[in-house]
Amino acid sequence: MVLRPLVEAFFAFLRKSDRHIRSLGLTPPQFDVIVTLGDTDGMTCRELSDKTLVTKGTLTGVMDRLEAKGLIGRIPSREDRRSTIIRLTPKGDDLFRKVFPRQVQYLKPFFEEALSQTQMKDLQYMLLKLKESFDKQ
Amino acid sequence: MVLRPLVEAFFAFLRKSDRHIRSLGLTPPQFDVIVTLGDTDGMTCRELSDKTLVTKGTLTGVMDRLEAKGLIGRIPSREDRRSTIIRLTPKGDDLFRKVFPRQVQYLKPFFEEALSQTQMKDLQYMLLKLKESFDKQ
DNA sequence: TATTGTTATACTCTATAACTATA
DNA sequence: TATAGTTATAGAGTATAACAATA
Repeated sequence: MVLRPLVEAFFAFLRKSDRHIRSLGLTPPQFDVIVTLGDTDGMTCRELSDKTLVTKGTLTGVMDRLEAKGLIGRIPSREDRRSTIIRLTPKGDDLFRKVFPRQVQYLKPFFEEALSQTQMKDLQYMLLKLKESFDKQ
Repeated sequence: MVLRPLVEAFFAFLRKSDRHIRSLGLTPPQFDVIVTLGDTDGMTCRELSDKTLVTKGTLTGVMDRLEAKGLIGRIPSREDRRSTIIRLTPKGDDLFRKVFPRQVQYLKPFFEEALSQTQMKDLQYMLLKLKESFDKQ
């Protein structure tokens, strides 16, 4: 089994993706946070840190900057007074709805040039499996 | 066409990969430079910057740190006195031969858990196509 | 004039560890 | 004691733009 081309493909993707995210006015960790919060009712810093793999110390800074931009809000938890719930503001939600599709749109041509419709479907299925495997631990 | 799971799989990969690279004592851009220089006779800063998508100003700093670690060397070009050829030192080459396989080994179980041998082959083919598409421009 | 690589600046991310306030 | 989130620190990456040397 030769994984190298696989790893290289991921890296090639990553570079493209990274550049584009920055051109949208977000850093990669900021994009990560926005996308993770998108379509949820919010979550604690702990959960957000786990899902994004941004360590909690770093997360505070990232959130400070997103809050300063008016994209997220910090809401004290009622159940546990140590906890804070992080949510997208309406402005943050707008951005999420704009920025994620735009990222996808940007990457679309590369996929379309490389693969047929059927291959795309297969690829999607396999990557979904892969994502589950990565997320599991 | 739903690209979202695709993009998410790449991000999940990225997070895993990133963490592991750091645990090997390299930052992601440093790893990127080492891997790009691996199995070559060296290249100019310009080429290296193009291939890694690390901008030239940043590259100077990254190379300073790699040079301080004794992993790369800067050799003045004979053809163009403005240019510098960047090469892995023997120590850098050793690291390359250790670190890349280790990264691949680390990621292997995630792939094996998710996919069959046949699927892996298909995935490899498709990602190769995809990489070519990304690299093309 | 254009290009190569460096330098300068200001901002962001990073790991790590100490800290506070709750539990 | 343990956990949630913040703060502090030092090092690294980032974009951008100005710069010297060479073409």
